Amino acid sequence: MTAIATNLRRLRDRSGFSIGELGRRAAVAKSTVSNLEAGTGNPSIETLWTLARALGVTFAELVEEPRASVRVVRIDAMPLIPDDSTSCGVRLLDTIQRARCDLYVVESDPGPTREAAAHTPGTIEHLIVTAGSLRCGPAGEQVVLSAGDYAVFHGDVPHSYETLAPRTQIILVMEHS
Amino acid sequence: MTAIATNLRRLRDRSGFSIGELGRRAAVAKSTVSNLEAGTGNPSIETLWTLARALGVTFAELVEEPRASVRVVRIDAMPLIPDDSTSCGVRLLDTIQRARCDLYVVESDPGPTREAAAHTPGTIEHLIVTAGSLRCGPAGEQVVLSAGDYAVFHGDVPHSYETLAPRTQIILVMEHS
DNA sequence: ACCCATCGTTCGATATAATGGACGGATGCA
DNA sequence: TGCATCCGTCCATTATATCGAACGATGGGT
Repeated sequence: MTAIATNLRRLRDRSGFSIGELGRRAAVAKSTVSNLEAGTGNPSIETLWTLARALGVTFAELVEEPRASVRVVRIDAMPLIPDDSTSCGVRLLDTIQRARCDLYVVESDPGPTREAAAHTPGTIEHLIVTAGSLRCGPAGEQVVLSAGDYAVFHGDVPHSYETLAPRTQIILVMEHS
Repeated sequence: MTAIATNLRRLRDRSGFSIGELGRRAAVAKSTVSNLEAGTGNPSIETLWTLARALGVTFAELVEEPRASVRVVRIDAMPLIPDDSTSCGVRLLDTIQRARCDLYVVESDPGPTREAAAHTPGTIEHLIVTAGSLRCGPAGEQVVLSAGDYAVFHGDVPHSYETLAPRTQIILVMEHS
């Protein structure tokens, strides 16, 4: 809550608006803005939304803790994903425990499409193709990637990989919920 | 607003909680939860905050528009941030908000050693060399990496990078505290 | 069949966020 | 010096989000 107060003050200062002017542009009573900046109150999201729009920033930018500040990463105890079949040459580089990320490098050659079942809910897959070419993505939404391209999609639905070029190499960041 | 309704429903389904149980854990009336999932209402951030905590997710995860199921960033669409002094360019692929990780791809050619000052405490750098060769690491502990090698070290102390081969490419996962 | 628990929804009562105006203090201009 | 305009804060009123209870529906367990 104090984070919102800080952000609001900072963003308003940046925009050069006064409390009254911001309230006018956002169609919000300036007393409301005043209270918010004072850290008192419990605004509705609609109020915050209109303020964010008037400030020309996204909602997240208004409510999120500024990235630069030190913040504790919550470590929820969650089960680890069982390793996928390594039929196409998957190497586990490392596990970023705190971030619940696994780093893989995948090396494969053209072959049958690999259908992957849905992983545990909340899984997100980040793929960086460093060599070759690949068609991948959730069922019905596959995209073709070439060397250098990057893609991210939810891994908690059925998805597939199809290697299109020999000696294709992929860096896979598996993000677990 | 409907985004919040959708997110809430999805996250609650994922957690396996019923509306009543979620309300109980979050100390929120279940009628409130019911209304929110119906898309009616204009919740206060406190309500959303406690719901997010009860669901074990961040506030942003609850309120943000769900990203497209598959998102692609083409290599030529990513701005290359050049560093003329060391003939190396960096592209930001993506940011994993929840895990406080940034994904970069670094392309460089042999040149002067790049000395990096200590980053914010707790920063850890993961490097995957996908092409070329590189000497890197904290001061006094540099290692030489070739294509396919992986290294991880603390970024909150002075460290350096020295490209040893032309067209060296590195995937960099910058993990913040 | 019954009973009991839990589900999700609906509705009146209540707490409270948002409003609009009043207020004192700055600042600028004639 | 007086007047006007803006600033930010502080209330009373109003709008509404939240609560708690009651409701019908559903799925076991005896």
